[in-house]
Amino acid sequence: MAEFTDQIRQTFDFHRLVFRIGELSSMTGVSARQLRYWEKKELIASREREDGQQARVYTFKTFIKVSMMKYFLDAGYTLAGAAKQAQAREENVKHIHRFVSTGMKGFAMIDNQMAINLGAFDDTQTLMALLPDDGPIHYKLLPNDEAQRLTDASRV
DNA sequence: TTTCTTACA
DNA sequence: TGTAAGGA
Repeated sequence: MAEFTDQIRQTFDFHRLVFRIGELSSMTGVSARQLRYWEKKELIASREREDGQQARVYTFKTFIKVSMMKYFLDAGYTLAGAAKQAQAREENVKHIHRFVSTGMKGFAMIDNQMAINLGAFDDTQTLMALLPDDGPIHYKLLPNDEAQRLTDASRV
């Protein structure tokens, strides 16, 4: 169980994932020149030197933003316009993430099936979503203490 | 090899 | 924005 949870956590742990300018460039189709220019314009806050080197490092978050800006740029927006649009979407992503992370209390294995703890159903019961390898998702109510015991306390 | 800054096209 | 120069 802990193994599975670790896998999930790693999958969602983008914080440690960083890119160099050449990598980000080929990933997004935005030239290194543009990336440096955008940075100077403060459209992307991606100057993060972790080590003593003077090479830029970009976070996954920046990758997302650059990708969005590229999208809007291709759609005909000006650079400033694209940045604004990307910023707006980024806010949405924050809200969605908050919603999801609030709703998901953790993972569990029930009857040998992957399950997600969706939180309190009422004062005594917790709602669990059971996800079989194949077939439809179904739900199950467990006493709070049992749900608590089965759930690996990890957050995404 | 890759990235950095500066400067010119 | 692309590209060249000259270092790191």
